Amino acid sequence: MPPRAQEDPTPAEWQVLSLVWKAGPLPTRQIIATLQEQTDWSTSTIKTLLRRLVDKGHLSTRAVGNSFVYSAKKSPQSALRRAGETLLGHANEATVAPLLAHLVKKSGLNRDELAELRELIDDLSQDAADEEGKS
Amino acid sequence: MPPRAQEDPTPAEWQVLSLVWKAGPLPTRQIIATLQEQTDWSTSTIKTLLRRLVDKGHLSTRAVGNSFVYSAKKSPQSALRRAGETLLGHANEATVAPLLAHLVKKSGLNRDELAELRELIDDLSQDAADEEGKS
DNA sequence: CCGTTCTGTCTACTTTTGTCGACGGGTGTC
DNA sequence: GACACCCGTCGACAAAAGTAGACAGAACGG
Repeated sequence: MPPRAQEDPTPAEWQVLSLVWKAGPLPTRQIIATLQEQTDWSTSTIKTLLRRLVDKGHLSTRAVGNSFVYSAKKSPQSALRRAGETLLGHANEATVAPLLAHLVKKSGLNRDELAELRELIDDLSQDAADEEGKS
Repeated sequence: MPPRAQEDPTPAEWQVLSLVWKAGPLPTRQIIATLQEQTDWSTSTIKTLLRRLVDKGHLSTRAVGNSFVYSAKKSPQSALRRAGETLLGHANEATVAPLLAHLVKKSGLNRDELAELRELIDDLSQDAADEEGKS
């Protein structure tokens, strides 16, 4: 399976990545401990995933004592955006809107975040109106 | 790689699936023709993808003449939602909002759709206010 | 010092996914 | 009827992803 934009993390890798994003730079020991609470992966498996993430450039390591501390190399945003765009790419005119609605509902944004999002939408509506009025 | 919630389509499969969603029930011949305009997959490859999608329950077939007509078995919505939820799952408090904003921006919704989304957000804001006010 | 423990590296094995070519049965056409 | 075409099914094979055991050296407790 040749082309798999090798920068995209695989499902299992996402899980590791998310943890590092969420909990900041972490030593191997801790990553393993935390992940083993959520999954039933063996120690080896996690180490392999970690190694592959480093290989793919998602994580970077810093030696501390006899072990490594992993930190995200790229911003979570960029990876999430990429993945998000891929998702949008799968939708079409008829399905985009419902999809967005679903995501917003499920996202659990708080009041402030919702307000901000609404502002964004207002701006976009304005643009859309200009666009559509023009043509 | 044992457990891959076998219902989730793989990248290559998504492409086939999207086509069927977009263009409604289609005969093999057409699917192949269309996909070969977008990719450089061989006929065999596409047939295999089609077969696997049927196996996984994403598409259903109906024999028409000496060939098959494929149609989506599940609504595009459900597959998109699943994928969307997976994506949300990768984000966290700090990254969800920016992600959503990005998606809305990229989604290219038109005026009406934006208006509808805005209404949804207003509703949610109301709920959030209740929630937060209560506790 | 010496065995125990922890850590990272290697190697390896199984499923999936990505891609196809080879076949075998219909159909249509001179 | 003989031959060229479509079509679907099989079988295959390489690369990627998932999962994990084995091993070597550093660090640690006694």
